[in-house]
Amino acid sequence: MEFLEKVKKSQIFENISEKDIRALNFCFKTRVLKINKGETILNEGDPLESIILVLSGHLRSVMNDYFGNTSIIADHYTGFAIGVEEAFSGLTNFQASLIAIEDSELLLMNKYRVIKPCENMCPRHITLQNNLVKLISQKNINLLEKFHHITKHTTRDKVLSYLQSIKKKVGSSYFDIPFNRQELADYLSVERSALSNELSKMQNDGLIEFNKNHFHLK
Amino acid sequence: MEFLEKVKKSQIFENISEKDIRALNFCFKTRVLKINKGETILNEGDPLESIILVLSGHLRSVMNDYFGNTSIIADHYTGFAIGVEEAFSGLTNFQASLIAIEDSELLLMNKYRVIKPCENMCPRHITLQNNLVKLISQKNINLLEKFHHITKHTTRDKVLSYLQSIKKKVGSSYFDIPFNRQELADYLSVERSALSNELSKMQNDGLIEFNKNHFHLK
DNA sequence: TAAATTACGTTGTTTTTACAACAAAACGAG
DNA sequence: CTCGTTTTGTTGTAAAAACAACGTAATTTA
Repeated sequence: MEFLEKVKKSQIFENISEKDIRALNFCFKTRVLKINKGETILNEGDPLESIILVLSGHLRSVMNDYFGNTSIIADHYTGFAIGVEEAFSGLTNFQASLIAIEDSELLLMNKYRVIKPCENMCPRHITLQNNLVKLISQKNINLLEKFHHITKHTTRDKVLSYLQSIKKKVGSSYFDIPFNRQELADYLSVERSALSNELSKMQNDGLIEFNKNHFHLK
Repeated sequence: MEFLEKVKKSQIFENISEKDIRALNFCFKTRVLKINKGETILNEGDPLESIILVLSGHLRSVMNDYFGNTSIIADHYTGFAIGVEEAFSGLTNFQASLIAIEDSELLLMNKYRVIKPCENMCPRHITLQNNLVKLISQKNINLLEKFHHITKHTTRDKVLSYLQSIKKKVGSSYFDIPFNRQELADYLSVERSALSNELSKMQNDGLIEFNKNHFHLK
């Protein structure tokens, strides 16, 4: 189990001993999957029998409309879990498309084993359950934060809302954002050139300064 | 405890005996709060020490921007719980404003008692934890569904995406929607008159028929 | 029932966005 | 370094949305 170290560091196995993790891994029938950058792991509406733990790399949930517009829903980095909400709410199909932004290693767990723990509620299962609640809660908060941005009616307001949230998170007026232009446009559900245009106007108006992914919000 | 019947029917106390509910209610230091239609229970950013269970009535989470535009995030009906994600993710402030759409009765529970159950993990706490995971998961799925609608780039696409989801849920081309025009506009993050206008165009184009809240999606 | 209020559709104007097309800059692979 | 590819900014035009204003219908309340 070379991946055990990675599993130990993940949020959902926090406070669970190595011995118990081994036991749970057996119980959950886990298996490791390696995927390459650019690959699609799931398409919108695909059935999902597993809960996916990101051992390394970078995945992304996106939604596409029939004109090819992409919307970035969330990014999943090392230690994050995917498909937990679907598993617990009884939804059999994944709501978005799941793609690999970087080469990644995934740990797949049988979702039925995770949501229906063994009869004798052992402490490790309880701890896991606890970790899962926290994880889903966090995901929920992240989604809510995104609502703050994309419910705004103009591109400028969306951008300002987004940049202000990063500024607050980082604690400085100077920061890098984790998206390139196209990705930021997809995250805020606007058109790329319109976004570039608006960013330039905002710079002319003295609201911001930027260079590539580095921003200064005044 | 006249409200016990209502508590018993709520999702988060599912599969918990009346006796255990009484015990939990004591443990959680619950109290009942009655509020009138139109009242604001929480403003965006307010600290929230409680988990709120809707015993009766109808609440709504909204976000407002500085120009007074309102965005409807989610509706909370009888049996639903509010503030669970914030409690479990350690967020001390509520992300949205919480308003009463109808006269409502709320059960307030001390959030620390809920998230940090007594040392000896009694079965009722475990069941509650289980119910909470399901609840948050469901909320999460609901938010994701809303993303399908509001990430679309035009009002028409937003409306179609929304109506199709209702149609699918109801299982019929004829259905009522739970919003008036202003509310639908706020839910989809568009302007009311622009929405009315687009609905008329869609009717002229033969895509839909509607009368007040009753729609026929062809 | 009358009066007031709210909800809805409509229209015209202004602002904003999407879309397409292109040029410059940055980046990467050979 | 060079060539090809990707990213970004820019511009013009067409489409769409926001906004304001108003008339009418529906609903509420006195």
